Amino acid sequence: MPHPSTAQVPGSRDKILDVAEACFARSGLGGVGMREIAVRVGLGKSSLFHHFASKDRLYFEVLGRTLERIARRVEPVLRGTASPTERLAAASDALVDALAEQPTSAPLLLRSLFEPPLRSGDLSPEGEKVDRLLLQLIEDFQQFVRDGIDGGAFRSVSVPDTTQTIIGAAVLHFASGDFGEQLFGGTSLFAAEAVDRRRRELREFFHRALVRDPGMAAGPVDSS
Amino acid sequence: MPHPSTAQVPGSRDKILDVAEACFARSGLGGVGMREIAVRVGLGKSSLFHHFASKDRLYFEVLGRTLERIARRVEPVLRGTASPTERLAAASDALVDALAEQPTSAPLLLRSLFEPPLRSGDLSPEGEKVDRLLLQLIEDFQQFVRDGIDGGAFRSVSVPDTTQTIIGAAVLHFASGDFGEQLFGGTSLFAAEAVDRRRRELREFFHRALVRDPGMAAGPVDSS
DNA sequence: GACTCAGCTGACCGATCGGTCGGTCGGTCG
DNA sequence: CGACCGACCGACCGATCGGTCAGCTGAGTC
Repeated sequence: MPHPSTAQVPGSRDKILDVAEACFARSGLGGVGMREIAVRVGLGKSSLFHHFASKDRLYFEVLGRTLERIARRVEPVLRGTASPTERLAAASDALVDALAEQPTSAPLLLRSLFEPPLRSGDLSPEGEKVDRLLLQLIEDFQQFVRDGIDGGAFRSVSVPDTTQTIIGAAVLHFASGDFGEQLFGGTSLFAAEAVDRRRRELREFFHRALVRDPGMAAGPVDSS
Repeated sequence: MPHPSTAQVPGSRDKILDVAEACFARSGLGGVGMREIAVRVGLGKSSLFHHFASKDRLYFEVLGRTLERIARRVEPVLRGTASPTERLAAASDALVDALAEQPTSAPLLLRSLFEPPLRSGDLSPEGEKVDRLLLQLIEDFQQFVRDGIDGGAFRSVSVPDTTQTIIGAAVLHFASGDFGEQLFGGTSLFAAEAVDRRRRELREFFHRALVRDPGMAAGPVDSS
């Protein structure tokens, strides 16, 4: 057992969250058992229930952490005061960076669309929080697109459709795992140069697709 | 061995496939049990194993059917002789139509990225077939993009990145289920006008993003 | 009649699931 | 010292999972 006096050791609770995040991202909520998580943490299965009331609560807490991490990057950009065209480039970069920073994020997010506890309106407190974070993020994104259209910077597109398109293009790539790596000839999607390329490609793609007069380049950028 | 004799009317086998397709699309491979499928078909669970050797084989056969349906629509367009710009619009339309025609297709496809039996290289004969169909479709798409670039019609984009982007944007929308409907104010993603809008939005989006001189509309081009 | 055989079934199996329970251990406080 | 406490554990529970098996049925064939 670790020394009691020293500064905080990893902390079992956090370690459980980390391990569970990796497991849920790899195999989904139903695809991994509490036993496996416990073994990987190095605890007995019962101990997990000492820290988290149920598997669902643990799952929601993992998902909430991830959403917060992404929102922390993207929200400030979306709500910034720069021009819509500049914000589009910056938001695209921020989204790519957020998803690339933690390879678990995209699979976790994409899978969450399909996990039963989020689809049926059950809602533990943690579930509420996840729902709230996600809706906030989506709403901010839609407002941003609306601003761009109203100000004349963007074409007159369907706001929800564009939201779906952009999120789909950004998230699916980093969630495609082995399939994606196969597409890119076996190199990791999360290698520095791969992320760089993805950032450039997506920024240009969205810029041309959305901006009414895409004459100049997709914009100066130095994020992260 | 093959069964040359029976091509019965309703056919239990086909009914099992239909029910299983709906179930797998809704809940994923692990999220639905053979018991539930059997009940919905109106048979005993054991009878499913009379028609399909295992759950995985049933799953792969469902997935194969879906992939064939999509390929039947999209492949001819990708391999057509029209100009890359025309083919881009037609392929986008074909993809949207294929995914909208059967609401189970997109969830099934997207989920398949995450299902264990496809990720680990196990491969029953049906699994092989699914793998082959998917790789063929992807390869044809990449070849189409490559053609467009080489011929000067498209910008000089990264081929795999663009593949990921387009597929992600098209598939995720129709796989987003309740979440997507919420985005669109509660109306079904598969209603006729919603599909029409999606088709227009996506065609225009891809056209502007990819075509080097997107001056004219994305619609069908008059053959001068 | 006798025999075949596809379609189907209920009873059953071992494994695994999420979750519970009673209890141990070490540290802290009065 | 004894009381209390959070962290942790092994054993166990009922339910459900995919899959097996012996056997029933009814139509087709000689």
